[in-house]
Amino acid sequence: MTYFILFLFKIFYVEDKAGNTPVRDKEKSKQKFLNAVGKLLRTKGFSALKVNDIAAVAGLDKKLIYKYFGGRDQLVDQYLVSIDFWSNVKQDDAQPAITDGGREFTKQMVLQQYDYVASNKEFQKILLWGLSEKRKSLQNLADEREVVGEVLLKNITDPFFKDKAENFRASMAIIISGAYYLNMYSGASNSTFCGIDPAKEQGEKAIKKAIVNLVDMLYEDGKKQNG
Amino acid sequence: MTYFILFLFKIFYVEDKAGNTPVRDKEKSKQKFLNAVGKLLRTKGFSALKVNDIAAVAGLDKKLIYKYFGGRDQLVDQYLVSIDFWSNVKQDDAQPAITDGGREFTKQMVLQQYDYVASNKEFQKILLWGLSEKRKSLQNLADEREVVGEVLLKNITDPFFKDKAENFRASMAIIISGAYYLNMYSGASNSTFCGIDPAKEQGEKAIKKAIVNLVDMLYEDGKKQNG
DNA sequence: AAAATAAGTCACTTAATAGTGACTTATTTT
DNA sequence: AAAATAAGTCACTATTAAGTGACTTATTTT
Repeated sequence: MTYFILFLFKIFYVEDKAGNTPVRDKEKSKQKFLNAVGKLLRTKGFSALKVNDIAAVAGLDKKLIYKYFGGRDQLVDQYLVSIDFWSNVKQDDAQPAITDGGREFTKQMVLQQYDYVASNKEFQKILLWGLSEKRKSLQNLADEREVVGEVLLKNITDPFFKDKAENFRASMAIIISGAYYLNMYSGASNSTFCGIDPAKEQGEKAIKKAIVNLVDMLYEDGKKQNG
Repeated sequence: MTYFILFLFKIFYVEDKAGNTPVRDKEKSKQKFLNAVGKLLRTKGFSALKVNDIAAVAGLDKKLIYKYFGGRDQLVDQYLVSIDFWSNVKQDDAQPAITDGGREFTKQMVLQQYDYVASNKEFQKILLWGLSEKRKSLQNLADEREVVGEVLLKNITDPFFKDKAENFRASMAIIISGAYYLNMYSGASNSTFCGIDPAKEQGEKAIKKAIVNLVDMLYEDGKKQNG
């Protein structure tokens, strides 16, 4: 019996060598831990990021978390800096010149944001995490989002809305954060919100239509400034 | 020495009896536990609601939590059913007849909501809790909020907005949930949102102005339906 | 005022999670 | 292929929190 088992083991070993894939690879293991954090976050939320569970999902010993990252917190931080949420943002380099004060661009951007949040459980959980815990790396992510938005606001919409610029910004803050909230809400609750169910096709459609409509109204209102 | 201590004890005891305030009172103790839950929730959030800590804040032994409520979860549930968030809503019985499709009433209501959330840490934490955890009693609170809102929507704004009623509801969902999010955000993050800082006087003012403006625009838009 | 009951405490057990020292095994270097 | 190094495992300790049995003390009932 013992011999039989030993024999099998030998075969696996040889196959591994043949495939030139080392079984032990620090970098790959580190990545496994980072992936495990992402998976747990998506499925169970940030409060489920326990050392034991992360190690179990990664399929490795938790000792390695301390060896490679220094501890759970540093692993989690590294995970947070590793994600790039703006990879999805269409970098349409051949953008048409903006002549409408960013009206179409803004609408597109907000709708894109909405779809992104709606389809990305990980992002929802990170937003929630950011509301729940003060952590440097979460703050950094929030700041990053601000920087990206600021480009659009400062260069395109502020000049268009002139002395109504602050009002436009505040309105966009409400609309975007509303989109955030409703998406988190749809995952967490079975209730409607003002009778709208963001988890259902119809609710989502209504919300997206309302977003476009609100932005349009803001621009109509802003036109009066520009004549 | 021993006699001296005994003597003091006697005095305290007599005073207690004189004041007719029994030291041991089940109902008062239960209330102490419920208050402790509220206090911990406000200051540390729902994840801090540990049996040991609740007992420590209440100044009583944790055993009583099991004796009186059955356990932490039942205590927490009882706490959640005990709170009445709509106590603050002005029950203006002498309301003027609504002739504007609820325009002024809606604006007032949303602003009032905003102030309430802004000033009520407990409510913020419960909203966050509702986004984080599926718990029957939290769902009930969400449902309760829906019921209250439905009265206004169904009886006043739906008839006014007619076939744009769903759009109005979705818009209100965005505006109110945006107000929720921005208030939670201001407590959790040091970042601005679209350059607006909801934690600062100026930011709050801008948000409230934007809310009023958005509602006004929606009603202007709705007027076209009514002629 | 003695007995019964109920409130409240304390010290303990159990369970879960974090963290680590000593070891084994794979890979690389010589 | 032997030695050195680095990856990975395991069994253990420490810590924290939940939960409970046996007790003490206050209050009520008789």
